[in-house]
Amino acid sequence: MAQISLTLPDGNARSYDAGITAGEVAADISKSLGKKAISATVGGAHYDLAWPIEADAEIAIHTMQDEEQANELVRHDLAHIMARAVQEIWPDTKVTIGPVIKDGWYYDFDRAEPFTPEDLGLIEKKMKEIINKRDPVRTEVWDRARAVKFYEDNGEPYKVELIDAIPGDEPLRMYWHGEWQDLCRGPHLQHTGQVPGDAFKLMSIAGAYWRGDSDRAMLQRIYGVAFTGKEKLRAHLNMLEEAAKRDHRKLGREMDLFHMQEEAPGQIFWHPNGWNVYTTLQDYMRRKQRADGYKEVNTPQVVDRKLWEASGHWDKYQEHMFIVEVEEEHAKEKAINALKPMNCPCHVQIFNQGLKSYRDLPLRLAEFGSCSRYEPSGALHGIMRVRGFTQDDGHIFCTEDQIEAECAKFINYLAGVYDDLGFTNFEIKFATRPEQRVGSDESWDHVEGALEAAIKATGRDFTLEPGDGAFYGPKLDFYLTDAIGRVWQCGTFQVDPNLPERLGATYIGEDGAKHRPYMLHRACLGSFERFIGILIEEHAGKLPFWLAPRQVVVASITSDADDYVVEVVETLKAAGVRAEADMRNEKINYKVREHSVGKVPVILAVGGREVEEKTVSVRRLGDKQTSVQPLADVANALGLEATPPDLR
RNA sequence: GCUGCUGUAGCUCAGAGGUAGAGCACUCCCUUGGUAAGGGAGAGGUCGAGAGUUCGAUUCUCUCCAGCAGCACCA
Repeated sequence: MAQISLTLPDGNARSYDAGITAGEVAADISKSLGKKAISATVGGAHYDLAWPIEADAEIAIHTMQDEEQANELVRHDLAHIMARAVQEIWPDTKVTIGPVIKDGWYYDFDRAEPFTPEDLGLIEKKMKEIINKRDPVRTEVWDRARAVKFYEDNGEPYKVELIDAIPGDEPLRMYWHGEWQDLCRGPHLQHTGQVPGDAFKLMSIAGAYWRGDSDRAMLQRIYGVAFTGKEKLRAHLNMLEEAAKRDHRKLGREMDLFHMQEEAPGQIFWHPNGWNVYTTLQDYMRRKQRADGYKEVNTPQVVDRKLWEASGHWDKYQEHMFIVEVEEEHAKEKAINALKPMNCPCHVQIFNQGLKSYRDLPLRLAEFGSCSRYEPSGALHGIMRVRGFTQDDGHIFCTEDQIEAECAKFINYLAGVYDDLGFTNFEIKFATRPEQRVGSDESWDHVEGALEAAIKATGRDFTLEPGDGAFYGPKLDFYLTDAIGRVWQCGTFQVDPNLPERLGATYIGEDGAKHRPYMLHRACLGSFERFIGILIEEHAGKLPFWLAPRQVVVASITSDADDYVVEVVETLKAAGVRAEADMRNEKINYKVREHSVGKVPVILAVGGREVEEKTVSVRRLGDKQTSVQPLADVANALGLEATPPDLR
């Protein structure tokens, strides 16, 4: 029997017969480790304790204390236990796949009857029974033909299809939790009783397409969350509750920012408070982009289909466009227009007016461009995914050699804006050439190289998304996260040689000949709507003072202070602060509560003492403490705070 | 768009085959109260829209619309 050498984390090497399992190694190290072991990392791979080890490797034995591995195993075993429970309760259910995801797992089932919320309780109960049985987990490696036969005989067509989709011809790993069987890569725990029975919860039922393909069957997906202990589960559920309080739809109502109604799905009625945030942000962006070398433009909303045909959008996105037909009495044919779904073709029209010289490049055009897209009904989400929105759009016309510098310039611009708005963490994804594309490999090499060099020059991390670029060029996407961890694309930077080509954009080069410019599509916030949604959730409604729609409420404690309240409000307004008076016949407690719920950052209470001393009692949102300060000082300080960061 | 769920007062929700209720918000009165809800009275609803079953529908059935969760989509 061949010998292999296994190196432990402490550097010690041990010699074993090839084919020994990690479970046996753990038991050999110590009896207690043998009992506590749940899995191992062998040569960098996560190993089941029952798998044989055939070659020299570094090995680390894991116990429930190793959060990462323990969570993976617990969640993965729960996926199997849940599938078993479902099939025990409803034997006609077909199983498909059940992977581990962030905080838990899901499993997709095919069953004629829909699962109900009450069913979740039944399934949970059955799962706990299975856990209490401490059924052994067993694994074997089968050849394909045997596995296919097995699933055909058991009436599990999805499993047969999965096997067909696994490339190559290697044998397959089979797992049993008790008598219940599943095709699975593993690893798993050793028996069902190792799963903490009080640290998981089934969360929701939803539809999901088989293999993520909308042309195929709709399955029923059950989501669960699981942790290694019940305290961690509780903390997670708590976090979700807190996150729900930050939902921009809820805060939008509480702060009286906007509303939506069914006559205009996916479009926003901005209330005075919300529009104040919007315009304050827009004014800020206008100054920022002007300072960064952009020229602001504005283009039409309703544009003849001819332009969309020329740009290629009519062909590809017609069903996502709002079509406007105009029938004029004397017209030979009725005009068919579309509300613009994007601004780029219009910007090319501006570029195309008059001859452009290489001396004009890079030409940076910016527009707060209102766009309308007929998004699928199921995609709509508060103000984050809407049908009517305004991009902080911009297009840079430049030469190939200017791309890298423009990209670096844009990333710095974006980082500065995000920083001012309270986001220091954002994710950059670099999407490169897809299979279906236009342009030469040489040109792709050059452009991708330019983007990569530009990001690297900023020293920021990025993740590579190979094949995710647009058909015409690579792109960078910038992502922010909402209250419950959903990730939203905000900024973008895309290199496009295609649209200038289609719409005939040219410039006169140094050589006197016409050349084709590159077009860089870029947006920093993405859309004001989505960005404000994220801003609300990120700050839990406590917007930075300069952005807060209602900055200060001056509240009287007794009506004797009313005149002074007016004086304080006027003083603050003169200092550039959005201040309002609250002289209602209500107790100060009541006023403080109401304006706190409304997320007003500063409440100034004034009563007899303040009138006497020309002071105000300052209370900041979220603080329990108040402090009495001279009015002049407070007006000064708040005036500064009310100034947008780029003007301080 | 797909699967499932939901739709009752401005908001949060209760209710039942015999034409509707609470709390908060709103209006008025009393109260002048020192930092997250003082007291009283009043007003407010085509029970998402349409059709069907029924003596009678807001309640049951169907269709549509919108919202929520997830999937698919996101130029």
